[in-house]
Amino acid sequence: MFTVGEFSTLAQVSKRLLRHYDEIGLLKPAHVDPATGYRYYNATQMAHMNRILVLKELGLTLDQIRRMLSDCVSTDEMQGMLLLKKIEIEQALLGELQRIRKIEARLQAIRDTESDKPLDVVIKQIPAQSALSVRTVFESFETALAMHGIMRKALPERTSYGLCFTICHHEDVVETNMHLEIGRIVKLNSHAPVPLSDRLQLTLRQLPAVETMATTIVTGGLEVIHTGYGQIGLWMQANGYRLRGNPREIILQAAKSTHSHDLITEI
Amino acid sequence: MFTVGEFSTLAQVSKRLLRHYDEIGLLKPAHVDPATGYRYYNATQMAHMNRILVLKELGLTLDQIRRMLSDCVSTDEMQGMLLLKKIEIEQALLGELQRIRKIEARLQAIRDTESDKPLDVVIKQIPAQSALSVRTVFESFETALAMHGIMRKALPERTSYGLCFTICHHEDVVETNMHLEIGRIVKLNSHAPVPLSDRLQLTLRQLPAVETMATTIVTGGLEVIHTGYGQIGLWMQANGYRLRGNPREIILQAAKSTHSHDLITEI
DNA sequence: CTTGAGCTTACCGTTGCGTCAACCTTTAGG
DNA sequence: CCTAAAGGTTGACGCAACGGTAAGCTCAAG
Repeated sequence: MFTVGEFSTLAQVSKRLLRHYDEIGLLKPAHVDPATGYRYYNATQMAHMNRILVLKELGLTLDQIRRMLSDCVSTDEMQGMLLLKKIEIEQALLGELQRIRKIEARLQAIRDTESDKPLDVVIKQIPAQSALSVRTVFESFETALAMHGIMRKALPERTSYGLCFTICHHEDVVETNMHLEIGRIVKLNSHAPVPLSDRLQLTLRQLPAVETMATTIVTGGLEVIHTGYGQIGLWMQANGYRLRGNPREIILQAAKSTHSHDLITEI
Repeated sequence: MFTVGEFSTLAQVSKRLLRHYDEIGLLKPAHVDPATGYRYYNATQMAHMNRILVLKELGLTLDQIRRMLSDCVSTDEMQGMLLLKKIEIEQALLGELQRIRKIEARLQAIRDTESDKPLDVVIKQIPAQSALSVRTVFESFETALAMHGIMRKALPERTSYGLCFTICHHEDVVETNMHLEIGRIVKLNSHAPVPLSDRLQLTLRQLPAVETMATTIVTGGLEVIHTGYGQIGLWMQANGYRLRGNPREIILQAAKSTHSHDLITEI
């Protein structure tokens, strides 16, 4: 019989760990003096301890180890658990590889954009949303921006009206004749059309959900929005994504003076 | 300005996370109503949040992220931290690879030793120890075992006398003419020689420390000890270790009837 | 008998939030 | 105007696997 100290030096583990394993029922001492509470271990516990240490090294949690040891699991179950664990570790491994690639991409981005901080691209899931929107062709960015102002005035200030957005429906990058959809997210499920001019009116429609949307935030006027697109393009290239669906711009903070606004660009 | 709920849906994070980041000072809301305690975020915080999310994906801890954002760290420092992180992840990755190999080895071991449970081999560091020992040549395992009994009788029962051990000094695997050292670990630094017979006596010596020792536990009589050696051999082969130094056997539980005892075998 | 080493219980800290619980505020609708 | 529902707030506990520390009890040697 060994005391905790002896056992811990023999097994090369801390006494604290032995007490912990006793507490959680993973390795209970062979005998506990009821008067003093002293723990005493015997030689067979040493073998038990070794098994625990080995399984721990394999990456199993203490809970899994306890189940493997307490229930007399068959070798088949044992193999199943180990195979499962192996797959789990392989997944984690792939994740680490991803992270390394991302770090390298970020380092490269820092080197590229020396003074400027790199834009942060994050992927999100966008649920389906209701929106009041109008879809037409614009001559320039400025007219599109003006349409935002018109729309904002046409709708009263209500909490049920959310953020304003722009969706690009044109295929190529163009500077004129842009096929855009401009609108505002609403929380309601029904809404009468809102006239904006003699030709145009906002109508309710469902924005489809997007399972994977790369987003970044651009701060500044119209002239810097394209840098956001550029960043997202680079990011997609670096991380192996492809374009699928229409880019969206959501205006988080409206322009104070027909200039300088922050927006999220989503693709 | 957005409330926590709005901000959380926009950023695709939980409200709890926002509160947490506020608590730890990682992302404080732009404004907190002093009367109600309500938090309000603005659009620039959204950019801040995105940066946090990106750095989190890179594997940085929240503490590291806070330091990166609060202190206006230079791009050089930033790069340094990222490089450090990358190395760290690479280390972890190697560890995972090791684990996968170990799991595979274990699976193989299970398949090999169908009914029997595989022996658990763990690596330990052994510190230098004092020991009373005698070194000589034995004809058989039985005579060596008898020597253990003689030694045990020659020494009084004291707590300063520790476990009994055997060190194999012969080079090859032999069944006779074994060059063994038999002794007992002691906690003292000085001890007079103890005569065992007219020819032999126990003398104090230092057992050198071993930085890497593969150990396993064998339960049973003399006839199964060699299986332990076999297991350790297989294990070394599977995990890429090489023999360096003399094998040691430490008797954790003495034989009750000149048979059936548990021992740790160390190499 | 004393003294020091060794043992005990018990509680806090770590990391990054998820999950209640109890209790206020705001907003929309009747 | 009132009320209910939705949304906000501050705690507090829990998770995994122990490390570290403090106050107090036991044991073995001199």
